[in-house]
Amino acid sequence: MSPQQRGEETRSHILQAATECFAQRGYDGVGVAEICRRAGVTKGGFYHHFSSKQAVFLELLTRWLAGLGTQIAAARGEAETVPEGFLQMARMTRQVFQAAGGQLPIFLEFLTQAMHDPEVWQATIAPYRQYRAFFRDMVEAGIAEGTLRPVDPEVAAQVIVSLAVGLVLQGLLDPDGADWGQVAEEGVQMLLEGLRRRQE
Amino acid sequence: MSPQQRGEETRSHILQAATECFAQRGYDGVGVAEICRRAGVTKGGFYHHFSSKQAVFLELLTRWLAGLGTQIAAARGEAETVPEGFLQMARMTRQVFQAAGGQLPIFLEFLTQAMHDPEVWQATIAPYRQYRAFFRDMVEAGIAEGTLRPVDPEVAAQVIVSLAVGLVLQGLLDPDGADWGQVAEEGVQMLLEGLRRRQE
DNA sequence: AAAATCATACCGACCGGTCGGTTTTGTATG
DNA sequence: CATACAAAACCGACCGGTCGGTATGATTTT
Repeated sequence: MSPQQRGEETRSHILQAATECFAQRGYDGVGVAEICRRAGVTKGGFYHHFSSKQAVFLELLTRWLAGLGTQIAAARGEAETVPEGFLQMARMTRQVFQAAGGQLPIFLEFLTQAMHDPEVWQATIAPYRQYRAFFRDMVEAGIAEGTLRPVDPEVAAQVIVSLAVGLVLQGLLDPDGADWGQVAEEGVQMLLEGLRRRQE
Repeated sequence: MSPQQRGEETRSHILQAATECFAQRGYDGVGVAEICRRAGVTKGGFYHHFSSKQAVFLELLTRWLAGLGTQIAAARGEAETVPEGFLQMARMTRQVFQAAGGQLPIFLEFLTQAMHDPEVWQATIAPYRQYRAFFRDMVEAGIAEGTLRPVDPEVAAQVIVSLAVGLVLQGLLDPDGADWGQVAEEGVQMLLEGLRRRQE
């Protein structure tokens, strides 16, 4: 194996280990030493690939946000109409919950760190506003295509994001409190009921 | 001034200082020393009133949750019908945002710590489930009184909580991104549009 | 009423330990 | 010879928590 390949591999090992550690114990709850232990690397190796603990976190964040963006875009692309697109995203939520494999709590870490670290905030807020704009455009498109009532697209987008964020957070806090995948689907349907244009 | 009174006062000074510190820098971001400095107390005084840093946090949490509970109940009591009750709560949200006076970020700390500390989780989950049950009963009452369509009350309650949580979190992350008080009101109206019984 | 006693509130130096990060030395590999 | 690490010592900052001591008002005793 070439040294470049080997390097990339240990690098991803470190990222994976960091994901698990941050998800389970939180950013401040784990030390670099533990991440190294879990990744099967020593401190020397860690600081060979990353300049700091924060740098690892930042890369995790940007990757996560990028993945989320592609998922959203994919769900939109698969759907014919705008309401169908939202339903598709709701269905996707269930997969996200499962695919995360218990690492989803890192989402909360992202938010918390964004509140305390300007650099993390910058990296978070830009994609966030992008997503919100994406949803606003979707609502506008829905109004244009006649499947949605003429509501305020900006507010509708914020409500949709709220629903998503709120559901994920409740799912994290109280995982056994409900079948959150199902709640996501039914909840979106419920919200769409208010947004959808009445058939006359 | 009696020593008991003075004691209670410094105690509340510590709680107030801790609120500000935790909101600005996060639980792990501040040391007891800084809380003491802000409260005008030394470490000795601090540990005279509280057994640990976590104990302060826990008291802050329980007080916050209790206050939230009374606010919710009050909003419900002021309204004639269920939909009006929800709108009343949405209006209340604006006050909550302002009254918090920039200390609202502690809400995120509550969530984060709840994920990492079993004791904090216990203190959080019980009121949370209580609120959810309260909303479920409200939806049921709305269906019974004929103002809401016969939807699944459990799901509706979860959607409402999601909306609330999501709005608060967006308001924290991107305070200047919108007039969140207004978004709360219009968002609730939007959601109610889907829940309300159609007038025939 | 004066003295003695006590409980409470509070001070602030101090401790053991951990943390993120650095440095150094060495080795295996392409 | 450069890269990609291992291993381990090390550093300074800082953190939660402790502890012996003091100041003061309330209570009891004389």
